[in-house]
Amino acid sequence: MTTQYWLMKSEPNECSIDDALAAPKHTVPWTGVRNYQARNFMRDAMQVGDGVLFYHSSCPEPGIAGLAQVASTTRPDPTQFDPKSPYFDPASKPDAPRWLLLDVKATRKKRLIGLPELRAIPALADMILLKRGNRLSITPVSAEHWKLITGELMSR
DNA sequence: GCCAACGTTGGC
DNA sequence: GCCAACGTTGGC
Repeated sequence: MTTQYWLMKSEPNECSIDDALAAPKHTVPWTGVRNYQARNFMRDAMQVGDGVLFYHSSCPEPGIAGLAQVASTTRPDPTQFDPKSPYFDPASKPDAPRWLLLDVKATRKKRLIGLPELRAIPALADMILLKRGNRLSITPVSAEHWKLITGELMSR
């Protein structure tokens, strides 16, 4: 399969692009996905080497903060079994893990492309991120959108 | 802190 | 299988 592209949301007070770049091998386990659609993207579609737009959410300046790559296939997310974790899921059993994660390798921090800026670009109007009511933490990004964002927009 | 939008749960 | 109630997300 050819390279695909994704947008992954992270709360910067939990893991910002700087945090990811400071991690060993610039790589972090993407814990805390608790949505079946997002899980299924990781499990069924995402492949090592796929491009990732690293998005900061739930923060003063939400927007695309940098670039990353999918760096592993999926494995069970250990936080689902940890009663002390905010991501604990008492309904998930170790012999049938419900939630998965994969590794994400940060490659570059970029100037922040904020939500208002993204919304102002007509060619991006059909990005899933920008659709009304969207809450998905992992969304596919078309090759056209990837090219526009990582090329022209990021070099502005 | 508010609240719109959406996903999940559980009674029936 | 329906759907009301509830919980969560995430921008503002």
